[in-house]
Amino acid sequence: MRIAIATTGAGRVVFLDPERGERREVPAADAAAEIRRLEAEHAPRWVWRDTREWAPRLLASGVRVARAHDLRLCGAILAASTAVPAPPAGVAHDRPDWLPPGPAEAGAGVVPAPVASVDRGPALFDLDPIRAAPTHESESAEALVDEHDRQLALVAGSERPAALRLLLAAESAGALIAAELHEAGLPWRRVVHERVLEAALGPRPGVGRKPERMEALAVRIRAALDAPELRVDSQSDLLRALRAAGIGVDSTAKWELHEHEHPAMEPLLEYKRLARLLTANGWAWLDEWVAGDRFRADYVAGGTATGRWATAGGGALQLPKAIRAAVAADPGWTLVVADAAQLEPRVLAALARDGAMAEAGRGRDMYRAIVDAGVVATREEAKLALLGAMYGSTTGDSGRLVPQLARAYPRAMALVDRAARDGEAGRRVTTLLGRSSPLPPASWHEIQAAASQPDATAAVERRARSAARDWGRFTRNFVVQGTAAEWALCWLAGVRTRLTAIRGADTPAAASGGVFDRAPHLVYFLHDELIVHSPVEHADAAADAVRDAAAEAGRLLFGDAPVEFPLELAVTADYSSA
DNA sequence: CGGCGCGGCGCC
DNA sequence: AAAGGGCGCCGCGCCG
Repeated sequence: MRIAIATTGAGRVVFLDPERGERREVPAADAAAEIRRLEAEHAPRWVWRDTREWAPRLLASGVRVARAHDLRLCGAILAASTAVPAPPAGVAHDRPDWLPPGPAEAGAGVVPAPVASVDRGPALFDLDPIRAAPTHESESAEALVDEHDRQLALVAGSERPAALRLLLAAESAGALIAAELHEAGLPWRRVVHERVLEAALGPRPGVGRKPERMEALAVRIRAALDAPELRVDSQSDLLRALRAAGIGVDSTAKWELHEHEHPAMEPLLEYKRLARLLTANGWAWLDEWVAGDRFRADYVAGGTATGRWATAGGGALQLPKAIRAAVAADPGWTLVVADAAQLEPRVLAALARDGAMAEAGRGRDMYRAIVDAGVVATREEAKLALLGAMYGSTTGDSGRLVPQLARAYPRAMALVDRAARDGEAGRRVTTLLGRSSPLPPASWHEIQAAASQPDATAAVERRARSAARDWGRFTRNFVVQGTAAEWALCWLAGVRTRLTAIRGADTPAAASGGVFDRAPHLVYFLHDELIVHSPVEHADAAADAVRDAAAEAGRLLFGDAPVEFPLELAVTADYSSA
């Protein structure tokens, strides 16, 4: 059963059940209650234009829904997918104008993202002034149903309907989960974070001042470089000062600084480490992003070309290991921290149906198994070789090891090589479930065209080959990273579904309150890793849910293919000890 | 003054 | 020795 919902210009919300021919309008202020009622009664798939317009306010009103179809995200997938080569007769291939572009479709803006409704507004469905004057079709529940039908027809007429159906369901579930992660927040102990900062940087400085540890290091750096006026934060000043001191560096990158013996190096590297901590996750970050012992990130589901998520502030996907001790469970609660070990190489083995590589992926440590199979000499080499194969390394240690890997695992290598060749030729490549890569930009095609002219200079040809290879490395990685993202989305969605079944009436309330106050729930997702915040007495059940969902994700994507996706899983009070 | 590209670096 | 995918964010420095 499906129900489409849309807001009208008159501050009302329309509910349309096209199969039963039921159409209902309620005042916006009553919408959450109506959705709660229909959810309890029918558990429909909610069809809406954009999950970001609905889920945050529903959650704030204490309402969760199980399933949705996000027309914006699904429309973006279908628009690009090579599995949808030609729509069936009578079905339009193009999305309607009113449907906003997907988050990863840079520059495709037809309709700007609905900024006003993305804002975490008041808990109830107040009449939103920005949306009070809607454009015709975009606010019509009938138009949503038509668009949903169009998308379903594209799926049904595609080369891989089952795969696309799974992908669209997973993508839509991801959008719901992104909103729920924000609502729940990641448990964050401000005092722990402050302890980390003070241990590294010294006491919090006044506004406009540097932490004293950094000031002291800057004094030492200036002395060592004999540059009393040096502003250490200025990359260009620093590079000049280093060269004036006779240090032959071409950049101020730390890997390059590591190459040189000089009294300035130790304080300089330490300064850079502290500067990074201060600017990325210092006191200002705490003030901006942590409130009520919760870090509320803005996740962008489907935010990257490969289907991985992005974030739009707070840097939730780059939490440095140094501050993860601040991620700690509430009293009476615990964290279930799980990550899929070596996900991408396992996905590659399954995707390519490479029996030998799948065999190496049977155990917990795939890299070790590759060494044991005699392919390379050390675990570190196995890792470098695999990364090199997936990323397209041609030089250095990694590139040197790739041929050995190719001999042992020809099918896996052939899959990524094929993806690279497709990209170099300007073709799309496609993941297991049907997400396709974008086409290269017009400038890329122009370079290729220029190089194919009879009078093309060697420089132009070189530039074109380089651009082609760059795009080939992107598409080479796309199939693996994108399919791994699909596995992770299925895992995440499976965890969510299972967790909603776990709850206990006498569970202590978490500090967050609201819809998650007594049940284990997801609080973090990072590509191949997730965290569940769980009442202690439900931790075992939550851990089982996480494991079961991983096994199910493997079956959903790869059926009975002989590949395993083992988890590293810890039930722990804080993230740093996972 | 704000916008933007870039170097640098954190995460996967 | 410093390569090779996907991101976001910061400060700097340049530009209009």
